[in-house]
Amino acid sequence: MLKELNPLLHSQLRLAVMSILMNCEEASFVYIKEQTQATAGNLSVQLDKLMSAGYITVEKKFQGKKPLTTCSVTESGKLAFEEYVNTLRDYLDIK
Amino acid sequence: MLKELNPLLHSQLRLAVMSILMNCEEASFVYIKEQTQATAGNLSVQLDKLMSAGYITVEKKFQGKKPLTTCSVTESGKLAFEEYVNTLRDYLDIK
DNA sequence: ATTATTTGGTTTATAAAATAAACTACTTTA
DNA sequence: TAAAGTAGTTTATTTTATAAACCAAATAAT
Repeated sequence: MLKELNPLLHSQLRLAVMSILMNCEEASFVYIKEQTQATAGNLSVQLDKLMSAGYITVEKKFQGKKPLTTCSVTESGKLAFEEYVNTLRDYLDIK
Repeated sequence: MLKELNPLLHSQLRLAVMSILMNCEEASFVYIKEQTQATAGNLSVQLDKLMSAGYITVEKKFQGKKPLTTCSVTESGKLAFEEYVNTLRDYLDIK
């Protein structure tokens, strides 16, 4: 019997964001937007969801005069991502 | 840059169906329903989508007096699944 | 015998999610 | 000083997933 795939992570854009954040200490809004090819609006919404779930932290500062939004994954986010990956294996592994 | 995840496969239930069909020659509606814990309605809809995409074939017969719907994955479905798996690897692999 | 109930589904309506479009605020360039 | 660019957010729309309602036939119960 297949387990449920965490619906918060089973979304292309949110998964891409988490994937990026799992591989670096932090990443800016602009960088994530470039890497994922997402629109700013979509990214903004999905970052909010990840933040509300406690999977990432989002810090809003200013770099000189430009706003700078920086994201990083939390411990809980790391655990959730790893569990998601493990669950997915059961879906993907071909006997 | 992350590639797009085939949206037809990036759905929990459709992925579960494909996963099952990748590991057997064919499976019945009832069996898939049991394995996935899906409702009949939801399963019916998702099977239709996979069929319309040409990823599975759906055969409706009668077993004695009971209807028997049997599904199996097509070559094109296998290819799509494998490509989806490969794309996912880029999202999941942690450096 | 006829009235539930179960089986094996489909169709349709609703809820949830993803996405895009429109907007804000501020900055830089022409 | 007007136009265009940057870095986003909010809101509206579209798409998707899911559930509820339904159908037809068979079996079981009264």
